[in-house]
Amino acid sequence: MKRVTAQRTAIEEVFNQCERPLAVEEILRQGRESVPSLNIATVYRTLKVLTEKGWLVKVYHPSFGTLYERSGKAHHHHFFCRECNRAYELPGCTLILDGAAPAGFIIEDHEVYLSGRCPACVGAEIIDYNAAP
Amino acid sequence: MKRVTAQRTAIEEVFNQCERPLAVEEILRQGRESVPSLNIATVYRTLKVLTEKGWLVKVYHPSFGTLYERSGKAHHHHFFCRECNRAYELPGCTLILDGAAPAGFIIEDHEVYLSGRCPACVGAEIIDYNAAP
DNA sequence: GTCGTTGCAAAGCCTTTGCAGGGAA
DNA sequence: TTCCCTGCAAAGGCTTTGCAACGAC
Repeated sequence: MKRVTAQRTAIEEVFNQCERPLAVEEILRQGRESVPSLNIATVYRTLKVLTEKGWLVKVYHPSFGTLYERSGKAHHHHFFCRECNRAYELPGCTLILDGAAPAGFIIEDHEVYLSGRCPACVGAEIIDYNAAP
Repeated sequence: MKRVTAQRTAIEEVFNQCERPLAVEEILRQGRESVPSLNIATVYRTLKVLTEKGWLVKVYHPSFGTLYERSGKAHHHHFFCRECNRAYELPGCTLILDGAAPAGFIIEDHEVYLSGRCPACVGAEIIDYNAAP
């Protein structure tokens, strides 16, 4: 990554405009709004470079695969909505590392994934009570 | 799953003889010790059926993909060793759900993944100090 | 004899890679 | 002009699927 190109600028811009972790498909779709010719291979290549550079970090969604988000944020975990499949960033961490693993295990890192329903989907559900079937 | 076949018995036996979450490749390899003709497609089909039946549950390893383990165990999480790449089952749960997500989010499930080094690898490391390069 | 199950091969995702043309510096 | 970057297509891993033969009951 030594040259500034429209493609790379577009991909970085996608992340600057969206806080939540994004799937490759979303990055491609949104990036094409700036650069219609944007190719999936370029997206993968750029994501790889940005991840190696430390500008992005990977987030593994249990069933939707690999997502990417900006790095440099405070320690946090993620919430996956079962209804809209969106990933949210959760502030803070309520995991107690002390005693999380038996003696002898050296804990170097951890990840917490919560799943359920997000505020938007819980709200939509109530409105839908009188919606057409 | 209505008929008892040597293949299915072999796959179930693999899980009965191993506590830790297993990768598809491991299941195939160990299953072939009983049924040499065992095919990868049969393994995938059987794992799917056993998972739908609730006899197995999937565990997602951040970088090694999907693993499978027996269900019906007490609530627990997993530890992945960075050195031997093995997955371990951790007893208990030290995550505090209260306050784990902001108001409005409904938490229905959660997963915790710890990573680092397992006792076996930490021990091996010490012994290796005098090993040949 | 039925019809669920298996092995094999082909196909489907997702991701990576080889290559020649194109564009930033 | 240089040579890094891009698009395209092919290929690689993992998983699923179509199909004919097989075998549990």
